[in-house]
Amino acid sequence: MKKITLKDIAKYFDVSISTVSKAVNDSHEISKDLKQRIQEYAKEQHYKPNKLALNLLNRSTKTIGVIVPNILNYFFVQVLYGIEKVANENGYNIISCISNESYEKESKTLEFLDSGTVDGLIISLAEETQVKERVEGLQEIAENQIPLVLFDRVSDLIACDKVIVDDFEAGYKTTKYFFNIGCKNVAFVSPIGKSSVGKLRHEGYKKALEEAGRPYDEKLVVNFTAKDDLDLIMSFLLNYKPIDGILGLDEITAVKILHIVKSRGYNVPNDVSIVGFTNGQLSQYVTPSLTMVSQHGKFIGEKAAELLIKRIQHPDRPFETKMVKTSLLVRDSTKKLQ
Amino acid sequence: MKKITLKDIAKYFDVSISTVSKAVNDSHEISKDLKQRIQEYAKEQHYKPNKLALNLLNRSTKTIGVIVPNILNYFFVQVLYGIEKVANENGYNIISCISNESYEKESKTLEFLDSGTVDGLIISLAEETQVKERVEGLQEIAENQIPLVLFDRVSDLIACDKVIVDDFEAGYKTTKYFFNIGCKNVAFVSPIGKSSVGKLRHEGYKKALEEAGRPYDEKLVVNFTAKDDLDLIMSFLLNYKPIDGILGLDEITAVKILHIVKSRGYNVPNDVSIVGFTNGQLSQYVTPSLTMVSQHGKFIGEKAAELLIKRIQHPDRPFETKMVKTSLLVRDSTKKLQ
DNA sequence: GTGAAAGCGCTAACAT
DNA sequence: ATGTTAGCGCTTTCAC
Repeated sequence: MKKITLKDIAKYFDVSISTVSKAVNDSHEISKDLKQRIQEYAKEQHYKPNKLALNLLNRSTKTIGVIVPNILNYFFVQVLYGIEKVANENGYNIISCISNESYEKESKTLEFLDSGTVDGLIISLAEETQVKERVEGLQEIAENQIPLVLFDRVSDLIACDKVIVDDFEAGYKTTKYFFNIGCKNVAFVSPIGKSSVGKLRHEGYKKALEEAGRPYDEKLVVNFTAKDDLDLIMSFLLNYKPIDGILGLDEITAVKILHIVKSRGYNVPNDVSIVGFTNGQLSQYVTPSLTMVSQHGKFIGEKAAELLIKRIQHPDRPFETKMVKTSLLVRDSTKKLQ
Repeated sequence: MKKITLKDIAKYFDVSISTVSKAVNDSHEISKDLKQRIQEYAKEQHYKPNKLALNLLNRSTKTIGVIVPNILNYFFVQVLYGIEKVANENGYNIISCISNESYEKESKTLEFLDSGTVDGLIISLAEETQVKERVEGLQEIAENQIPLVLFDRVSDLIACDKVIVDDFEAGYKTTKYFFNIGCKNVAFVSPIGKSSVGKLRHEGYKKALEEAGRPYDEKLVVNFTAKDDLDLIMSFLLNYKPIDGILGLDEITAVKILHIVKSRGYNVPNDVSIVGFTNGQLSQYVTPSLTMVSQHGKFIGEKAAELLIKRIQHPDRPFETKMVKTSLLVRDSTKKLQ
């Protein structure tokens, strides 16, 4: 049961550890015969070099750590796929962790990953971290320790490579789209009101209103959290004004909104048009299928991994920020363009 | 930028490494004054003990590795949560990896996790691994190396602790339920036909047919893979016989089936009743909401983590297999019981 | 062809 | 109160 080491093998053959090391690594320095016997025995005993020792020796683990806030959000799953793809292509493994939007969980994970376990880090900030701007830990890491790439939920206070979505434009264009299809009262419903991403989309929403010469009505802007009763909130919203457009800031929110709106007797899209964010699995299979803003998660993941690997190889490059544009996938939850 | 070590600090203060070690660990052996100066300097320089070195020393990493086949399946996400909960409660971190149903990916991940990186492993087999019965690697690991718990997709060939779902009973009871609500022709649609889980449910399905005195019609049993066109397959199925009940073996399959059946003009549940597996996010928000078999993923995860931790502490306990029962969550995609 | 020694970063037992 | 030594498992000079 106990793991076998070079030392054990050396004792068994009554040779030195370094001889065994060379033998298992198939060095030409060792005689064919001894080499073969050692290799056979090693296989028999299931010898595996201890990675910990090797990593310590190489001061590298060929592993990159990833922290995402929420694995139930399909966007992050897509990003993960993208990261993994590029990482594997470059001989890196990834270890993915979930912060669950919690600052504490994020810090603990960071503590774990930092200090030798990984060669680099790719992170999207937990909402709590963004809200409280508690980024000292990450600043330190970025400045003094290991290569770091931030994506999607980033912070200006941290100097590092970043991959971000053009969320301002996304909010702006989507709102404009509502107007184009004839909507008058467009609500903005956000489960991530306090994250950078939510704020930027909100700014875009405001700009579109302004440009269209429509008043900004803060009652049409709803921020809610997991604890809130979305049903109740939507009820207020729908009774407040004849809403005919709703923008939901993630996929599950859009799906829930659709469900609630339908169950209150509205027709989607004739009475109310709905657009969500993230082109995931749910949105295509609900009825009607949802029009969504795709952030190209996989692409973002690929870019983030590329940036990180470049940084690992050239620690002194200037920092880069990559901006990724969104696309609107028009389906059946929005009225047709005339 | 370079990481600072005890050695560096020792040099700076012109003391020995062990003195520094004791100082940063707040040992009483060190004089107040020196201790304080060292600690200050360490903080200033962002000293962090190298985990690799510590783990090597302790021959333990307080980390457990998890490999799941598919992160898009909500069941596995739930299991992950359960594992993480118990792991954290016991001072363990988890690192979760995805095999993507591929044997090769699973092996590579295993290779990485094995050999010192984790103290134990929790795995649900990739379908390819189950189909081909390529479990030698895992056998070795279980027998000679690190504690292993298998869940859901297990193999009889591997001697270790296991947590399994009573899939036979689930298939049996669910099929019986279809009969109870008056269905005559119940189809069985599986994206995991070759996994142990799919097979057991299928056995249960057969037993229910038998008990009800109905003939087994293999044309009503459909196995498909990601490459197949489910639309086409369902089309054949629906034209073949007046199907009035469909059992889909995972959540996304059930949702897709619902979508296809509806779009062909059938009423759900009046014409066709549908039941799926896994109580996830999608099934409640489609229309009509889907009746689902819950496997209690989180509970399974908790049990798996408990078993693993017990095994780590007592390597010589006899192996255990925990069987978890499913429950049927009746919603609107099935006809009501009379 | 084989082995001794040093070292990766750290701790702990044992001097001094 | 501080330092020395040994060792975790491994590789890599450098001797022999």
